[in-house]
Amino acid sequence: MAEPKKKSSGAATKRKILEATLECLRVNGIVGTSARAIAGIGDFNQALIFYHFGSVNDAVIQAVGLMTEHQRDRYRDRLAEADDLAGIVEIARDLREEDAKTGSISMLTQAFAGAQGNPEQGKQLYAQLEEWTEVVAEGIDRSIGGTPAASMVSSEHLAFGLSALFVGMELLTAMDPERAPTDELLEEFGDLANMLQTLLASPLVQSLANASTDNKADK
Amino acid sequence: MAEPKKKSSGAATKRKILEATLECLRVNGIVGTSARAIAGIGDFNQALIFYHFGSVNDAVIQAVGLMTEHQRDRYRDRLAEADDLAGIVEIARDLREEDAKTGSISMLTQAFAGAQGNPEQGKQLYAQLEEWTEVVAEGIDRSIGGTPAASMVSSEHLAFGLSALFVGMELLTAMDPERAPTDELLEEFGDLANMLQTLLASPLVQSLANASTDNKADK
DNA sequence: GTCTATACACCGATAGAC
DNA sequence: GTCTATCGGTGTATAGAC
Repeated sequence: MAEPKKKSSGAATKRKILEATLECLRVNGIVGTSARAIAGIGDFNQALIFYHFGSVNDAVIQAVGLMTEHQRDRYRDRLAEADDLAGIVEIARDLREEDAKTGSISMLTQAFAGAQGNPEQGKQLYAQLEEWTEVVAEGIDRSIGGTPAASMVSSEHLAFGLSALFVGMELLTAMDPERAPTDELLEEFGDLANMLQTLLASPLVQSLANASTDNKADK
Repeated sequence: MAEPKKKSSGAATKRKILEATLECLRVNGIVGTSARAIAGIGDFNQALIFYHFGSVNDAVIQAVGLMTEHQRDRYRDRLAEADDLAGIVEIARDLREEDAKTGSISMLTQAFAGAQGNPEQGKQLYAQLEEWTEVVAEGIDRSIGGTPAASMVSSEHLAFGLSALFVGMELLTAMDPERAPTDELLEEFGDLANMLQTLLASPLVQSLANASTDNKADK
């Protein structure tokens, strides 16, 4: 109850700007995301963006941070319940379904694309991504941690690959939602996950994993 | 030898424009790709873009078409030689290595990202992508066509997923080449591919695939 | 902290000379 | 087919009133 007397505490405005920025990213894409466009969506003055964030680019970075933070907390709980590959694929399908409505990953993808040719911005956005991949890596560890496959792939690397797959899928799906076979692919992944999980527990895999490790030790 | 007398046949200029457009996409990203920026790179007049292509967007679409066509022909031959999963992964690693130098996929990614909020452009670019996924699907068919896994996943869908993975990886890698574990992941994929290939030939997989098919027939 | 007004660069696109 | 010149519009960003 420190400063609620003014027209707006400032924090509320900042939030309004960030939400409008996300919406703009989702609807217009990065090329259509300008100070004027954002202000038009949120119905506030364009100059506020520069007052609160300094530049449009910085507003975008902060907006993405707000979103990833929120999503990370949400999916950390969900991932904690999954303890096999099929469980992870199911979460992936939920995430995809959610994105079809809210476009959370699409915003992310657009912000990422906008960082091309701007290493500084790229590094900052990549750091946001890592908060997310970290959570995914934990989930993967729980799923295949005990199996010999864990010795062949790093869960961090796999989480990176999974993120890349999702970012790529959303990018391609946004281009032509009718033709992109995103949902079909995820459904088939469910079947594959079930098969793989069974296989990973088999003695055959154990021996193959050992052979692979031996090969590396050789050279 | 029809019209070599004029300053330029027009076809040569068109090509020059398209190549400059690709270079601009690669270096500046889609947000930094404007008629003036392209003309600056190729050292020609900005108005030529509108004369030959009507708009910057259309020039981008044509440029991407030129690139995908070229790459499709190149990798069709390479893929024809691969007859197992490890072979495909090896090609994937070459493609990644090549992209680190030429940025061919990065251009594609940038063009794709620019189509957000523009369904017309999105459809046209997606069609370009399909020329490429088609070739990949053929390669996948040759690799796992005989195995029971082929009954669980469509090669077209897998090719789409593989494309998405690559597009996503390049997008993430461009943001922070130092931290993105792209090469490490692809290397581990090589080991996994070898293991999977062996597994796919095992009788255990055969029975699992049958079970999966039966499940679908049930409902 | 928010608004209006404005500076100035750059954008896509076109008209018309060559 | 290529160039110069230019239009109207939009971009980022800031100064100053409130």
